[in-house]
Amino acid sequence: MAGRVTQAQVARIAGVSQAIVSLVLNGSDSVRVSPETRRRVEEALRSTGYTVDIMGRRLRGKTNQILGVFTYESVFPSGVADFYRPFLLGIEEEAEARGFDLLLFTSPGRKDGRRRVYEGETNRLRIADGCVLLGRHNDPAELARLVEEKFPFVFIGRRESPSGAVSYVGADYVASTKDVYEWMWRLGHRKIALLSVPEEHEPTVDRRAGYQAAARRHRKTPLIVVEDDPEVALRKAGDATALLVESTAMADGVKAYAETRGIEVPKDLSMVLLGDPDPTQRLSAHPVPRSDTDWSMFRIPRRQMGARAVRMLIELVAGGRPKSVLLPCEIHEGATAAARN
Amino acid sequence: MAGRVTQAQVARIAGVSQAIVSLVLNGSDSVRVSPETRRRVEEALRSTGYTVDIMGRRLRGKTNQILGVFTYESVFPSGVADFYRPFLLGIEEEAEARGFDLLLFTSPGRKDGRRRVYEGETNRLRIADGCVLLGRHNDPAELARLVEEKFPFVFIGRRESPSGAVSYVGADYVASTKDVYEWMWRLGHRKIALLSVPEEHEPTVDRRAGYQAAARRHRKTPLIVVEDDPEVALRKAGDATALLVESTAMADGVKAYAETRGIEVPKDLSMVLLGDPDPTQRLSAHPVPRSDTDWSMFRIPRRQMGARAVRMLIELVAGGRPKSVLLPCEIHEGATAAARN
DNA sequence: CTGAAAGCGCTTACAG
DNA sequence: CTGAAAGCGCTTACAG
Repeated sequence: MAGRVTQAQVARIAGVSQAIVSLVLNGSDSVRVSPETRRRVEEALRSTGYTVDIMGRRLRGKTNQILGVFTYESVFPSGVADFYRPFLLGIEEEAEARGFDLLLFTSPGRKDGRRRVYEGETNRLRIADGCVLLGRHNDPAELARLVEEKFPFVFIGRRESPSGAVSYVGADYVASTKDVYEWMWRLGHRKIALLSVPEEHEPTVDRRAGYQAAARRHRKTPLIVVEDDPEVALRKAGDATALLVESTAMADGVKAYAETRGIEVPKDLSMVLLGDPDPTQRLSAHPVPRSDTDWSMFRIPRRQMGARAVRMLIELVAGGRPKSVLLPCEIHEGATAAARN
Repeated sequence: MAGRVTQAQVARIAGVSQAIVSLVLNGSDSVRVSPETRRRVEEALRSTGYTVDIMGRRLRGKTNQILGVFTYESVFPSGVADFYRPFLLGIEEEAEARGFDLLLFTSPGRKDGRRRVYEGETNRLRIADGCVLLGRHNDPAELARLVEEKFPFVFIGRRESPSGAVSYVGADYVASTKDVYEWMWRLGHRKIALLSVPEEHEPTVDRRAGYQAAARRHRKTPLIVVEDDPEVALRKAGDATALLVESTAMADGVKAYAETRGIEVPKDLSMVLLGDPDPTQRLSAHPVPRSDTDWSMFRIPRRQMGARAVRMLIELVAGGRPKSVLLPCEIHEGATAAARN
């Protein structure tokens, strides 16, 4: 028998009602259907090569074991960026471990070519049991609607909404920056400056907060330098012996300039990057040349974030309540931090 | 109104039947429903924030604009390999352009942890309109069943089945190898040898066929060397001035050995790789160290193959007949081929 | 214990 | 022109 086979067809062959076929297929205790009937149905099942239609099952109320992945940008970018990869790796691993399939929402919204959750009246995500959302773009209106619909979703990256609780998995920039400060302190540094960037995004805000908290704890006056020019930045950092730096470009610039002045890293000056190179920069029109330096830094645990998001989503689908989580970053010792000499 | 809103609920609010709501939503010519009724329905639609349930729509017979992607191995591998990437890139681009979402089948089969299409009686792919399959693993039984079911699918990589026509997109190793031979010929080479590998996979068979055809065309006796040891291989190649090589490892070995003997590449000896480094090797337990040589070679057009597979799949879903396609490879001039001196 | 009926949300052929 | 009925494939509460 070719093409689609339905329970009804199987039933006709076996000489039973369609419902019996379903019972044989899903019967919890195998006590419901008489052995003889069961035998005939199983025979017909085999001979027809019946396969269940998930759409029908899902419509009836059962879950599909499908998790959506929605990204505002393309998932397999060709550029250097490719910063989704580690997230997706974690998502896929966890989904596979938990027995879920992944639905990638790739079809574009009509508007400006930018992807969107809602197309007209349709919530595209609905076909999945729940959805992981990622990407830097943030549409508050869509977010609010998602919350209102009570559709299960988890964001990767901190996301807040006035319309209600949003589940997300973020990286703990505050704690990680504190950790780096403490690390420098243990290495004997007593003048530790923060080279920040002129932005007010959450990661930047959080790094500053972490830095300030750590400085306060050691009763030191925070020294936050927001400066584009490496030369000026280094001058403003004064006699600091350790620099916590937010941007790879700035770190490269400062290090290069310092070395022209006979200041060696890490012998005379320790430098630590606060996170991987910023995806914002990587995706920008001016790609930052890859630095060969083995920077001391902390790493955003992207893979774990992906896995965690999937776990949270599964809980949500099962009826759990939204919650948010910040994951610690792992410190990479690297070659640009050393004990104060 | 929170949670799921159905057409029935909207209808009740608007004081019409559920079918009218559907008509307002999908009405082809806007002539079917009276303006006043339409207005009331649209009002109710807005106030409730109704979103269509794709499952219901699909069940009713419409397509769901979902294409499956099934791989026998993990899709986002962490290892060096990652040879799915270019395929996926093409698949995603084309799917997005055509307005399809992608369903990644990640949940594992029960058996040995290896993924499989059929789990018991269920064809898991069925939830998608059709499916792109990729991966080196090949299960003839599953393939036969897929064909028999008339489920629309397209393989990436040549795949034949006795059970019927299989759609696939492959790389044209025969033509590409011929092209390389002709290229060497134009450069003045008259003794062109093929360094093959001791395998009988389709790509190897095809490369040999292409090589032989080209040699025949120029009335040259083919010289095919199948040899593991670079030293022996080079000796067997005799006074050939151009070598077409199947494996990167062998190419590296031969080049290194040749240079110890004072034979320079490409001055004294031209070498061309027949394809990118073999994924088989990359995925093996003994990863081949990445060669720094800018090899002259032809490249498997993985991205295009992915895109083409999606296009073919969409045709298949729309009722087209299975067909197979071989895509030409692009020649990369590289630095290991030169005119005969 | 066994099996027929109701209904999930939707679209469209069909009757008024 | 307009709108109510049938039915897509499935599961499970419910009646016999």
